[in-house]
Amino acid sequence: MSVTIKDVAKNANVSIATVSRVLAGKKEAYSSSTERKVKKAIRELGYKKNTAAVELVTMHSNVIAVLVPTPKTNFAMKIIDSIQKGADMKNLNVIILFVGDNDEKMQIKALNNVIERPVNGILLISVELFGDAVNLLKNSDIPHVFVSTAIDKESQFVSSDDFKIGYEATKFLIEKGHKKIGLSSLEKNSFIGRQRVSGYLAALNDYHLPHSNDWIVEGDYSYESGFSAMQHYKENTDITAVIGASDLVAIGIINAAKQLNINVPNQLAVVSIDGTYLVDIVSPRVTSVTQSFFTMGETALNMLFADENAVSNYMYIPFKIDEREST
Amino acid sequence: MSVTIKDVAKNANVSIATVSRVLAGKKEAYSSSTERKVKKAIRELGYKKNTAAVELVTMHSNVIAVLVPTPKTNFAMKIIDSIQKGADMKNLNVIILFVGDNDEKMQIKALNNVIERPVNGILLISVELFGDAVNLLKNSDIPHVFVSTAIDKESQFVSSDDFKIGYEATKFLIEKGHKKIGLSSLEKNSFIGRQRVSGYLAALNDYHLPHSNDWIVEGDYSYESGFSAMQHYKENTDITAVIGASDLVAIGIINAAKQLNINVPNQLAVVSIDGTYLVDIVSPRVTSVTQSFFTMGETALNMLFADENAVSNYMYIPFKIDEREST
DNA sequence: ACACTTTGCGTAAACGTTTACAATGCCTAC
DNA sequence: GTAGGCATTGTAAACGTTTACGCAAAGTGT
Repeated sequence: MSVTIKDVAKNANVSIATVSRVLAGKKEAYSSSTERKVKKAIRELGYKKNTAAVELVTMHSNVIAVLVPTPKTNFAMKIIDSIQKGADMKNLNVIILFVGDNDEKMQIKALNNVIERPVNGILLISVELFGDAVNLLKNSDIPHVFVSTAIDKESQFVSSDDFKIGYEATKFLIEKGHKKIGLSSLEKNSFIGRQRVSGYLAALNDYHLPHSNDWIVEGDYSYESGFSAMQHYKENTDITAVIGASDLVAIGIINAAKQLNINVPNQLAVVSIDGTYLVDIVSPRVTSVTQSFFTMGETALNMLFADENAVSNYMYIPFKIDEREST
Repeated sequence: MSVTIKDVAKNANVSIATVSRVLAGKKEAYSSSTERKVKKAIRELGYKKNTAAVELVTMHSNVIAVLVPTPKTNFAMKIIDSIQKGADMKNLNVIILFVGDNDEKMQIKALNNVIERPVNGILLISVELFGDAVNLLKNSDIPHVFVSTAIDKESQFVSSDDFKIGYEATKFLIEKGHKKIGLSSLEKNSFIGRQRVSGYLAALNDYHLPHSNDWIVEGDYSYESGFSAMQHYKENTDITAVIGASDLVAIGIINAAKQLNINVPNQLAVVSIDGTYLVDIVSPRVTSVTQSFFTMGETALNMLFADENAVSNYMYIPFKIDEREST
């Protein structure tokens, strides 16, 4: 079988306790000559720690798990990037799991996989948990924070203030002179979707502008749903501006507009929400509500390890509006 | 502390062995009345398996690890997607780890993290391992296969035939009438980079066309490196076509060309390698050598569990050329 | 020379499972 | 009535670590 601490101990002529101490680097507990012997044995035998055994006895690991809906969520990568960097500094290992989108069974499977081992914490990026999955997580007493999403204000989360995003994006367009503004391809029943719609409506209201149900279209943040939303707008409305719920949605709208001979930005102004690198590689480059995904990841990681009582449950990360060529 | 199998046993009035058997679903080994008792106790106590203990005693887990260079590698997501789907069917859990790019220390750290637990297999997507990291992996006797990359033909890998990609992309452009063709932003010293360059040169040679060192530019598959490659071409060459080593590179070239008032495809034809969704959302839409990333992931997973002796070490996945607006 | 402290190391228990083996009771066949 | 078989359950060892505890040797201060 594989090399264990016992083999090392025998080879170095010390006890397993000593080997363990050298491994753990408890410097005050062994002499430098034993250290040499042990390290030599470790090298010669090619010894590898058995993490399962370690975790069993210590009841603790230095792993944090990051759950992401699907590999397609492109902004999530930016968040993961910052989590990874932060974790490296804290000497934590990060593992990422994709939980299927909209599938309670898959969510539960992924959650169980994570809960059944002693992970240090769980970060859920943009995943909306369903019924039983929520309870599973809540009852696990593993610290967890939601990132760029939330189920309610009781659980810990960090995200942008999506009400404000809806509001500011709308306000931005209103102040450019638009009066009929679409809001495209968000999930109306999700926490985030509701917030954004509220913000959007609040802005219209503050400026005494009417609104229409036809202006808000449901969707799933995808390129395709943006593309087809544009068809809907063309046929059913006379909006002059539209907010895409994600970069891809906005790009889908723009490309559909092109196909319909609608000029962006002259006949239709488009603002996207997210501001990933995509907005800069398409043409026209897309004006965006740019979220600080990097900060979001950092903050989430800190929140995970913060004293539970010291911090508030949730945290909003500032965003900004970057004007580009689509408005 | 947390609920263990002992608590369940006590609560259900059976031995821990019985609980374990019910948990494992060894149907022939217990009566349905005990099953009921045990399951009830499990539910009431909210018992969760301790994976560390299980893995310790069984010396085996149903986890496969996927290593990816950085969260930025956008085609990797497609591969991961298929791996995930395949793994779900096989009832395996997938964990993803990002190993830093070009950093031996990080690679070793990530590898150790994985090797030290009983993972079933390791898939390395597009990661080029450095010196010690290679040995670490080879000595671990954990089955592993490289995906969309390789270190040599001795280790198992699945990828496109990058020589052929270089050859076919070049041939495609030659047959469209181009004689001076650039190859942009690949890492000349990587396995893949060398293969593509060879294929490219072979095609030029087969058609009795000259080549120039100025036509091949080193880079890192990024948008930026494509962008700056274009400046180089404009200043130092008179090429009429260029192959971008990735979609982002090609898009960078196209956008830089736009800025330099070079019309694509009329003055410069551009072909990208990869063919992810990006080629369809920019304009002009990019002609691409489209790799079958989905198949690649599937195949890699199968190879991981195939009988070691039955299959050849490596496997090439077919690709195709999709002509779009950039040529 | 003595008592006390420090340094370095070993012994053994514990972590939560799985599983080989043994034990029990019951059933069937003679 | 006895032997053998089967179904169901329990006992205990094992997996590879960490760490509390204890002990010996060496050092220190008087």
